[in-house]
Amino acid sequence: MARRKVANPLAFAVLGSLGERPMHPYEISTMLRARGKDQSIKVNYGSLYSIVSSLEKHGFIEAQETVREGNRPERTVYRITDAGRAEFDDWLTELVGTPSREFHPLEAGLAYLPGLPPDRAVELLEQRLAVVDVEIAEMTAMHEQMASAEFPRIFWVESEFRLALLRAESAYVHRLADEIRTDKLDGSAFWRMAWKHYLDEGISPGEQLKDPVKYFGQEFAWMQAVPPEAR
Amino acid sequence: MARRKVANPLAFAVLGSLGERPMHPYEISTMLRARGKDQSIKVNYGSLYSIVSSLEKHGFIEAQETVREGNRPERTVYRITDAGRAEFDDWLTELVGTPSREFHPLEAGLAYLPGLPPDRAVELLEQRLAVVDVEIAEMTAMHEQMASAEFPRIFWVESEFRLALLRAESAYVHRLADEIRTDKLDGSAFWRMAWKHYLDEGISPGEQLKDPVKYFGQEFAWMQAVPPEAR
DNA sequence: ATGCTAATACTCGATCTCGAGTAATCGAGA
DNA sequence: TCTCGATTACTCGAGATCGAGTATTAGCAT
Repeated sequence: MARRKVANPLAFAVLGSLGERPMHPYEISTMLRARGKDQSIKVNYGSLYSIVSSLEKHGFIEAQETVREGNRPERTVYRITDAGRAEFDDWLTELVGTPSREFHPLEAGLAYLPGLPPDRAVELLEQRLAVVDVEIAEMTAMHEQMASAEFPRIFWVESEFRLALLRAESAYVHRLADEIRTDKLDGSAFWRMAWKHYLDEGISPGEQLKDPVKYFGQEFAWMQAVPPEAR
Repeated sequence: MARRKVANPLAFAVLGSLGERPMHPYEISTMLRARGKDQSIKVNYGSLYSIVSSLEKHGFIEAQETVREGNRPERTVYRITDAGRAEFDDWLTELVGTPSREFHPLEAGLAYLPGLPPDRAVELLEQRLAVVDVEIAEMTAMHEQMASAEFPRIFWVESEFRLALLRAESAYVHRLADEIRTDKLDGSAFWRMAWKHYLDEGISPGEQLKDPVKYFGQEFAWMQAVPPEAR
């Protein structure tokens, strides 16, 4: 079993919502949207009902009553239990106090960056920056608005944090794109050559790595010493 | 159907590995570890075999041969197909060129930060920093080592990127913890008071929000104007 | 009165995921 | 030569996941 009996982050948001007052599932989902929590927690409305019943099965919440309005489907109102409050508290403590290994998709992309021709890589990185930088500008503007409306910062620290990460992403990607473009990134000359040999003469990168001196020149003799597993 | 027929990032790494030469699944997994790709892509060895058969079903890879050594279980060696190369290329293009909405667990935690007493929040943030800052130091040291071994940077940009994100996290969390501790975070006085009322007199936060002037003083009269849904 | 769009409130099942479990072999030391 | 832990190589199924689909109703313009 996973460490948490119900591990989906949406379950955390459900517990947080029911901690305030009893609600039925759909009400939870609209409330999360109204408060913008769906910006910080992935809310998938198809998962909501299975998560609610899983929480109930594990005793974290319980059905309080079933109401029907007109011809609408029945709605079950749930309330949080003591075990549920404890679980929420423990979960919140963990989320804040313990870093967990995250895998950013760009990390995966960068790990295989030499799989793209250098110029194409620069193009794509700039394409990404166009989107990211617009988002940064929008978030910055929104923060200024909230600040001038005197909406206390404590209520939007999660958004500040996200902005900090986006800025770091932007700064790093800007620098990386520049360094590839100007050949200042160590290894990029070699990357450029390998792609040239491949495109002009059809020599696969694997082939070239077997004889670096022949394909890249004397200054790459050291490569023969690097175990292939490290590359 | 999902946009990608096989959506798990591990499938991306499998395609990348088989793009180099044919291999059997277990060999892929050891190779990914040897090259440290498991640091940038989440590799779950229980998923590996289902992902490989899914890739085969969709025509991205195909079985080349089945070999048996001694009494060991049979090993099927797979090779990538043209469709598989195209898929890998398309995927890599997407990972590098298109930002995708990520949900950092700390964002979820921060979204419910007022659910913790302020002093406890500071404690937890500092506990997180202790771990994060050690990791930053270790990564920095490792980068220095790789640089002095003249291992070209192009082969570890993914790690540089991760370090940039970690540094941003650390900087933001440092600042936030300081601001809560010194009451410089707008709203923290109010947060502190609400918890004091709750712990001393058992008045729930919901109750207090209904009459902010009574519980927090005249300067919080504006709160009555803020629709409860925004909080 | 009528038609239309948006919002409400869910259901379903095909696919995915992952950790625990298994079983064989290798290799270092006693 | 024997043991025992580490490594190799893989299997399995319970539970999670998610998007597409459905059916109803409210609100609003015509």
